Amino acid sequence: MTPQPGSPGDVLTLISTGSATTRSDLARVTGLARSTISQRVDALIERGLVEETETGESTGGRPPRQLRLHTEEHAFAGVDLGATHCRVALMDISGEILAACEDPLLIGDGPEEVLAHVDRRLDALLADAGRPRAALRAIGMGVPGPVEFATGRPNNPPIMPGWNDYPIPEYFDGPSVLVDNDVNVMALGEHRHAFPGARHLLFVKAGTGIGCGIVADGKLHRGAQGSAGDIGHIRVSGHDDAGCRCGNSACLEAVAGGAALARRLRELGLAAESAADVVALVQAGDTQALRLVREAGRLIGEVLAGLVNFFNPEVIVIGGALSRVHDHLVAGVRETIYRRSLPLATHHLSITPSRAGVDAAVLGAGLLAVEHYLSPDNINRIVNA
Amino acid sequence: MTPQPGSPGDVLTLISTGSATTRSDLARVTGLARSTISQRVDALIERGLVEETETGESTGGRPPRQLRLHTEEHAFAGVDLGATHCRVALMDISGEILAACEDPLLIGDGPEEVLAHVDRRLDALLADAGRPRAALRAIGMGVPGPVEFATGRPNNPPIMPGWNDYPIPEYFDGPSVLVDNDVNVMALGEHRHAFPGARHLLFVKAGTGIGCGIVADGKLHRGAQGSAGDIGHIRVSGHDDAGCRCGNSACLEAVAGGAALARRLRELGLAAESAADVVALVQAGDTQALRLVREAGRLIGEVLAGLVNFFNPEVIVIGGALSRVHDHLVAGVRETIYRRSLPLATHHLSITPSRAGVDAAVLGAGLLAVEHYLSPDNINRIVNA
DNA sequence: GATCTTTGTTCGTCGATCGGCGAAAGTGGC
DNA sequence: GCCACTTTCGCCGATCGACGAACAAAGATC
Repeated sequence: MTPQPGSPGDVLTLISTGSATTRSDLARVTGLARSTISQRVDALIERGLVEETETGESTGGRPPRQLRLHTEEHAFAGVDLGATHCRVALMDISGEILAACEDPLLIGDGPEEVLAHVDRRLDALLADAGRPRAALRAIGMGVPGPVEFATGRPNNPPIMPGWNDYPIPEYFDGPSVLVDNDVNVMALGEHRHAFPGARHLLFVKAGTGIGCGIVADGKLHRGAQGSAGDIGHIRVSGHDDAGCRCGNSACLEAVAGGAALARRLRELGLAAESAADVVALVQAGDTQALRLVREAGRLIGEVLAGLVNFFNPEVIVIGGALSRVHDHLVAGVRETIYRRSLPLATHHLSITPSRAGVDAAVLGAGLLAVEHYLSPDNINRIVNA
Repeated sequence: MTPQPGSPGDVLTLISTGSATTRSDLARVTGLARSTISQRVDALIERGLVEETETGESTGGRPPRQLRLHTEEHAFAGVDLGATHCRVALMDISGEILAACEDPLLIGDGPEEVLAHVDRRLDALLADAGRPRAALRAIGMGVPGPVEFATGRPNNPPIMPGWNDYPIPEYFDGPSVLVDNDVNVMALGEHRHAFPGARHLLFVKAGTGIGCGIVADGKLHRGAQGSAGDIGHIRVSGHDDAGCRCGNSACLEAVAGGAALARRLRELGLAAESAADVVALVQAGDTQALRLVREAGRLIGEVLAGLVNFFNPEVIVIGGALSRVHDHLVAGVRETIYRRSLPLATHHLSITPSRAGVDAAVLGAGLLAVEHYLSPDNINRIVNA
């Protein structure tokens, strides 16, 4: 008896990851008897977790019946709360987005108001997708500040007044609610969507501020206090005159964040209030703005060069508002990383702009919910109930 | 049936970690029937993996028979290869060191000669401990350079001429051999010995060069190419004139490594060739040397401050040759980290000198071997054989 | 259309686990 | 000192679940 990979939850994991799509596949992969697999699959079908599709290709004998996740009956939500927007997506159990919406919304309005808005949007999206509220199994949410993941409570978030220690999961009645930092869920979304095979990945969000989500060994690394990835206040060389809101100087965010770039453009006499304005100027062909973005890429690259040596990831993804001009930003990042990091660490490293784009956060948040629901422990609990 | 934590390997894990020390404990923790537990334990005793000790304290009824790892019959080795030394320790299955030795040895003599030396020392230590060679189940080894852990082959190590791609495990016939970077095994040793409860730990080795071992979620993080933790070539501010052997300038190692400190002391007219000489000068009360060490601590702290924001560890351990003057080094490190890192990340962070000292590497290497042997998969294989 | 191959189900067998029972080995009250 | 009580632990019949052989299904091959 080897370490038995045979519980219903494990079987479902194999189906959901596509490692095995038929009963015989499952028998081969798990080493269990075909009859045992049939029994497990029957239980999963009975619970509405798996469905049979058309029979597949024959390989010389009876064609197998394909199995896949039963995508009706269940629904999951991914919520992306930003400082000034709220994006909500409804997805099925396979991670496919069924419907999504985005509205301007001030996080500073406080949890009651913001979560009520989310709740209304969830109802609307569920109606669009033709699923009852009861089908909603779990909600994943990314918020712009540090969170104690285990409890879903924001931990002294600087830009979320009124949210400190607010127990977000308790607001929703029924589904499991998982709350994490927005950069973490973006990293997860990008990993699952574009680089599912990568073991170690960094996702850098360059917007008003600068943050980083860490996927280590395929899982999110949140750190001891859930504050891992906060690279915006790492010191960069040669900018000791640049003061930062954190009280120190020469922080990455203070020289390469969207707010800092806008400020420097204003000093040059241009109209720029936010990261979006900087992007607009670059897209309009302004050479000053372009130069600043490229220089910001180099500065971000300087910090990342150190982190590449330290963490040795396989992939670095650049996302966030500034990445809309990613050609210039990523060029600066690449330039510095390849110059300053060790060859062994950069040899198989790819550095790319985000592929999931604006959906990265809702996708990652939703997948956090789906993966929680599909975890072997949870499935075994459901099947044995 | 919940995710069954019931295989013999799992039972042994509970015994070895001290989570359960009696049969009834095991039944309570695993949820298995007492009779099943007895059967598992009998199998483990029969294989010589577990032994019964004196009966324990009664809690009002029949006193339980204590169980623990059977420390005779098995032996494990931890090998610490440095540039100029070789330390070997023999330990039992509980991680207790039975015997140890250290000799000067040049790694540059090449694998055949060095490993032959290790082999002779192993025989001597086994004889000391009164155990037959056949009792040696596994060997862990730390080497001063990057290693492909899965195969045990050094990967272009700069200071190990003749070792590139040499398949170290094949040299030893019989026991499993696990080879890793020396800093990684030191991190593991320190974690298991002094901070077994910490989830995330960084071990910094400050010697001739500067490296870092990473324990993430209780396990070593090696990175995509096994080069994670190479912090010696991260850039520090304000030292652009300091050239480094890697071809860049302002590398941490080039300004705060033992070799760099020795060079700067020579420029001041003092006799210092190595990190050990720097330590000797500090211990002799030389104020110039002391000032340099403290400044080195600040520079290391600057790099670590960034890594604390990024990785958010619970513990940072400072080890290596320079840590013999750890009062001064650690003071510099603390000073900068608490100034430059985010409060949330430093609030529960402890920064301490190494507690395992010179044994950190052999301890970690040996534990790598023991933990490999005690892994549930391996134990199940042994019991079912 | 007969045979072969592969898939999936049914059902009897067998091994492993469970849990009750009783013996062992202590504690504590009287 | 004796007896009731508690807890540990081995034994053994009852039960549960996985296995695999036999069979049915469904298409490929000739």
